[in-house]
Amino acid sequence: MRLKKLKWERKAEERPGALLHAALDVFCRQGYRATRLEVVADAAGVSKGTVYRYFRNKEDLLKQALEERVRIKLGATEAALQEFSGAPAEKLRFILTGYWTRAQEADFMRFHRLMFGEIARELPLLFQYWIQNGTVRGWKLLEGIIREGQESGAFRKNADAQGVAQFALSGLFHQAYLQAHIGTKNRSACPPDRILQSVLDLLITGLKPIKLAGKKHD
Amino acid sequence: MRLKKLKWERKAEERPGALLHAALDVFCRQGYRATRLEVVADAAGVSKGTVYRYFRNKEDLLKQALEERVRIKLGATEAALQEFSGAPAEKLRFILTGYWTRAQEADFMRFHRLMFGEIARELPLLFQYWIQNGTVRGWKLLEGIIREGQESGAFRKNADAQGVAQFALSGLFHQAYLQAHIGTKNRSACPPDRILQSVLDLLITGLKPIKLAGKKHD
Amino acid sequence: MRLKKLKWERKAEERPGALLHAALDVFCRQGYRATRLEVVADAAGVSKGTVYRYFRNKEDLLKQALEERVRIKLGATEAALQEFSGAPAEKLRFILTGYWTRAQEADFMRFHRLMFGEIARELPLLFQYWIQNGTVRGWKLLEGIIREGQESGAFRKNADAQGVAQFALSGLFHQAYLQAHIGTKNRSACPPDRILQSVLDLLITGLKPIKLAGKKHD
Amino acid sequence: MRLKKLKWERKAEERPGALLHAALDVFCRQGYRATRLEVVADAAGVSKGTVYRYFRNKEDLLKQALEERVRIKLGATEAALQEFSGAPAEKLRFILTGYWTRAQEADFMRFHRLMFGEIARELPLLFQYWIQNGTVRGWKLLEGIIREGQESGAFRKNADAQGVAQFALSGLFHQAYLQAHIGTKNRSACPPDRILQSVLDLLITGLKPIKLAGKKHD
DNA sequence: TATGAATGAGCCTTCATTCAT
DNA sequence: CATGAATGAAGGCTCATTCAT
Repeated sequence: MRLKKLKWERKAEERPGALLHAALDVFCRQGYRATRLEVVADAAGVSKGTVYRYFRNKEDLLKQALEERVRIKLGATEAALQEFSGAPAEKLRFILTGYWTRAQEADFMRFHRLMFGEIARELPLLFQYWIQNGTVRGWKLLEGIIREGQESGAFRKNADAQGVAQFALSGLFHQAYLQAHIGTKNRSACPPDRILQSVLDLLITGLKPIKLAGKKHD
Repeated sequence: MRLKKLKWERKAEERPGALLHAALDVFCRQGYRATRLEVVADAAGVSKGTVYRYFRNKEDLLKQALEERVRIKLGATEAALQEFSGAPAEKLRFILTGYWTRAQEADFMRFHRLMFGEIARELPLLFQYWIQNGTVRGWKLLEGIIREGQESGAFRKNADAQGVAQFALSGLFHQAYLQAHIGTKNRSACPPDRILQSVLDLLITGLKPIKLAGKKHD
Repeated sequence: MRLKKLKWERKAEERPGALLHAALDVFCRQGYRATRLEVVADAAGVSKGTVYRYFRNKEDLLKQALEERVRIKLGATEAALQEFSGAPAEKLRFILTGYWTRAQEADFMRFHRLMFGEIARELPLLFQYWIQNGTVRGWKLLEGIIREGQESGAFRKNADAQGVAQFALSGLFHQAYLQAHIGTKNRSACPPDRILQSVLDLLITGLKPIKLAGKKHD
Repeated sequence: MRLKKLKWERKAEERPGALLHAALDVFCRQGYRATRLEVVADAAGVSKGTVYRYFRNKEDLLKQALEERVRIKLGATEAALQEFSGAPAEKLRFILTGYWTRAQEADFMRFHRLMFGEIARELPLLFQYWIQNGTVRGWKLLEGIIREGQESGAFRKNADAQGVAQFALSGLFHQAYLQAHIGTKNRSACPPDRILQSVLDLLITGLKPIKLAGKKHD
């Protein structure tokens, strides 16, 4: 009936990837349940039926899209740290600034809304997989930096590196999430820049070794 | 005419609160979209049709249920602080411990999962309203305590009270949220107790006035 | 969109029965798989969704329709015999004539085409249930008549009552089935009347006790 | 033009018989409607698209597969009888035993299930053609044997050879069909061996010339 | 006013068929 | 000619919403 496309193109190689990207994008924007598979197909430039050549069903499409994203982001996160070397405090500053910047991108927000909103409830196992391979890895990274600092004497040793790392990243994440929803120009909330500064200030200050009059150090 | 108006104005009171409570409860547990209206009706002890006597549609039911909750909880946050007086650091410890405890209750988690998951997308205006009257109020509270501490000299003055407050509460909230999803016994994550301790440690240490050589402080 | 029926009638009591009948009728005519549920609904004067108020799904609808039919026919078959009493040969003639008559009705044919065509393959358990409670009961009835005759001496005792009964009814059934498909006026096939006569002739003659010259009897 | 015609005429030969055989085989096993064309293609060792080079569509494939089978089996029925000569009663016994044996083979059952189940509805004309060239031929064969017997005085002359033949073969066929579905070990049904014995007994006894007092026979 | 039977739009999924390669 | 990627119509089922009772 529709004349939209009388001819199709044979691009088997590109299809799965295109679908994966289209799917995650549309899911992020409209929500998983609310998204009709036809819209995903449209976004990928194929027809409804084609989706089923590459994916068992809607859930499988989501699952694979997520797995691919995790796979891609995984390396990126680890690589992020490698490209920097400096004093622990500087590393801290570098990594948190990077995270904060990314966390404020629209794409990032949409993705997390999808995850915390629907996936956490609809596909709890997939959600946990993502937490373990995404979130927790981020925690470990930061934890490592803090530990390094503790070993080198840059940070005080009695701080709980793991607890602090989790807390810091969660705080930044959730602030970004809220800023995205209530709007950055919102009068009653602290502007983004100051959030990051506060976190850095708090961490760097709070982790500084306590120097007592000449004798004790720790 | 008058009768009509009266009716309209009193509608809110006549409207079975049972429905509002049942709705919010079921929505929290099963998700907004995933909840069939019949289940809400059942939970409230009425029939499906009755829901439509009091609410325009499913969305209206959700909206009013949330508005009612916001209305009720409004004062609660402020009251929380009144019940305590002590040193700023103690106040900090008290309020954060209280928040952490509440944040780990199943009830609290379910409600926030609903809010961040579905309401943020389905009813963004309502979501913002809730953030302003719930979350932001919490921030202000904590901010106030820090400011107090800064004024009394218990905390260093160059800390950003607002930024720190927002960050701290967000960090706690999101940690609670994640703990709820990945399970407390998860090996790779920091156990709840240590999270709270880390936050308190970090804040209290990080806000401690910096003691310079000899006497000056700030 | 359609103006077909702006108002509906509330006939909860009649619905299941009406749907059951409509369903079996349409299934018989068009086949189970080929029948869209909407057509059944139309035939019953309701809408698609209503079917699902009374039946879990399409299979459940078929299952219940069949069970009802079995229930109804069950008594009818047994009652058929009660209304007659006479010599075994007459009973035989009576019951087989009745069966042959019924077997030639369009309704009967369609139903069996459904059963042997689709149900036997798609829902084998249901099919067996029907065979046991429909077909096999018919066999038992005829078997009983033959046994009676054997006991009264009207039929020879060394005939296999069960085998003969099954064979006779199957022969009649399948002849009716084929006549329905190839048409009664078909030149190359024996006309219906003569089929029945042949069967009666063969049975009555073939079951007659063999009277030998005075001595042996059996 | 000539080329075209040649092509057309030779089409049948060029057409991969593998597809026809595979098609009929899979249709018999899984049913016509339930069979995906891809499965047929797989079974024939070709790809889905190839099917459409030789057959207009699924129905055409079925039709041609059946026509080929009918063509092949056509002579087989007649040949069956040639291989035996003996007394009419023995001929009867021989041919019915042979039929009964074949009728119980899985292959035979599957094919007839397809015919009576789906073809009778989907392709009624083809079904009739098959009945005429398969079933009815079998009837004629048996009818001929009975007539022979009647002429030789081995069977009584007032029996309806045609009616008896049709009835007998239908009875055997349908019993085999049912046995296949309800299982041979079914307690409530007569075992296969006894079915055949009953039929032979009934026919031979029922067709025996009636010996009247002394000499006359008819 | 309460009830719950009835409606029908909407969406996932299948698969016969087409057609670029 | 063969292949198999792509298409899209079709149908089962759900559930928010309506409305006769």
